[in-house]
Amino acid sequence: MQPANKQNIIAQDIASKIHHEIYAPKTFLPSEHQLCELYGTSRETIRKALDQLTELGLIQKIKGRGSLVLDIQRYTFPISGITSFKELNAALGMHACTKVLHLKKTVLPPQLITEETNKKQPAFFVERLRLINQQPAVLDRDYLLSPPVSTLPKTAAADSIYAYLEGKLGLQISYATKEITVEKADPTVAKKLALLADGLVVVVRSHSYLEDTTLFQITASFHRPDKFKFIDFARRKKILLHPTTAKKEF
Amino acid sequence: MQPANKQNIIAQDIASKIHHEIYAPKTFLPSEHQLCELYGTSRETIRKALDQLTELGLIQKIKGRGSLVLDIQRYTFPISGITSFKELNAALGMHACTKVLHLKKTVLPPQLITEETNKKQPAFFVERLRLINQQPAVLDRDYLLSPPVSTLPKTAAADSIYAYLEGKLGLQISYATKEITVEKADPTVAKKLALLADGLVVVVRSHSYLEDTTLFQITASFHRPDKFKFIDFARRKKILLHPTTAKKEF
DNA sequence: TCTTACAACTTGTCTATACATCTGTCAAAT
DNA sequence: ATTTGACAGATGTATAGACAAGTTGTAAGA
Repeated sequence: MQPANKQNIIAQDIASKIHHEIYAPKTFLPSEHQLCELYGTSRETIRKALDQLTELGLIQKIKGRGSLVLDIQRYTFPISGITSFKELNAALGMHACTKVLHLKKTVLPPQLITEETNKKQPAFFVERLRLINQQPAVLDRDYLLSPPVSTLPKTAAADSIYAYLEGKLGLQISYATKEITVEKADPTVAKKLALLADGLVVVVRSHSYLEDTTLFQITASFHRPDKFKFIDFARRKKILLHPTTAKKEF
Repeated sequence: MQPANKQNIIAQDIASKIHHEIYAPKTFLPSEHQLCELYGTSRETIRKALDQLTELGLIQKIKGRGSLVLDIQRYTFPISGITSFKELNAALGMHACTKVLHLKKTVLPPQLITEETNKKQPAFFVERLRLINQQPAVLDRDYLLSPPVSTLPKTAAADSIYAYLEGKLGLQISYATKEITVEKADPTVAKKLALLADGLVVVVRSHSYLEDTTLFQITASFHRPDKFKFIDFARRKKILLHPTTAKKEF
């Protein structure tokens, strides 16, 4: 799935050791020089591996001292900048299941047509209901653009669409934009999520792209407010994008 | 504020040129070799600058072709992994103001005491109401831990606390964890935000840390649901943190 | 005409080295 | 007892070079 170069292998290995508390929170990793000898690589390669862990929030580098293992795994672990169910984190191993309500080949509806899609863009439409402890928690409505998504069997939709796209179709998923809002639930959505009429629902809209910047997925995810939780780890960015703008904190 | 090393200057410069469409969306940046000559640096330095832009979502690197300028600035620009007002983006230059409701030195309330704080942790408590077009939009309740925050004048609270901490006190803000949920509004919150009784409110709780991993701020931010919007750009992470866990998409 | 092979260019990865800067320690000087 | 300074060890930054691997256009070949 991911290129098996040295820096990734090292990052994966250290991440795993942090996860298993071989490197415990609030302790320092071996120094970069020691890691060089440990893995038999140059210092830059070690540093690129550590950069990945820093970005993920697993460690914090402190100049002159070392790389400190952070104690925020409970926050950052199951996710990585994604929306998830409230219980999905705590409830690893809980009874969660996915019910595929619809799956058909169609074209993108007019309101989703933009300059980055064709006029009559073919797509697979998938509607899925996520249940946790038999309770409806999330309703996903996905359009998977075709091309690049050539086929989409129902079994893949019930399991993990991403695993299918990456594993079977060999697509390389790269990045996504997400937008979270709270809106009044549409009656069809309210019914499927067992919400009160006129109830509020959390909506996560996202566009997902491949490595060659091809748009391949447009999703709206409707979450029951009481089941919704979004966890994020953010580093303060150095680049000022709007120097003239009143800076928002973080 | 940020170290003025070559890679940051170059990243800042290219980001600025992208912003002003000197490098337009859907076009390629000059090649790394050309950028080397342009800035008179080595290729690794250029690459580290480009890595920053990649992480921010300004460009996408494509092997064998070049660095493509992405067309998602409208999404990613005013933010960078932060929560913001719904209008704050569109409403740059709109009439937004901050009213400081409270500012006092106190100790951290019991429910916020954790193993990473002292038992009787002194802190500044600040309560601020953010108004947009004279409408209450967000209520912020901040505890700024003292130490490391030695002083906090009211003028700083009305302006930007972060600018004060970084500029005047010389603190180096590094990272934060955030958690977004939707909850029933407490009566005191509902009143200040002019919500319906028993209405829902979006709550963003965050812990913010300095570069030496000192916790310095605990915040709860209450957003009117109809004014709330969170925008995010996320890259697919390579590191598998829970290999045994059902992978969540992204 | 079509296909293949290659050259030129791109980014990706890794190495080795050098020097700057910060932290902590410890010994010497005050 | 306190301060100062030297030093070792840590991360931060920059450089130069080498080779791998992907993309594109072109020229040679069938």
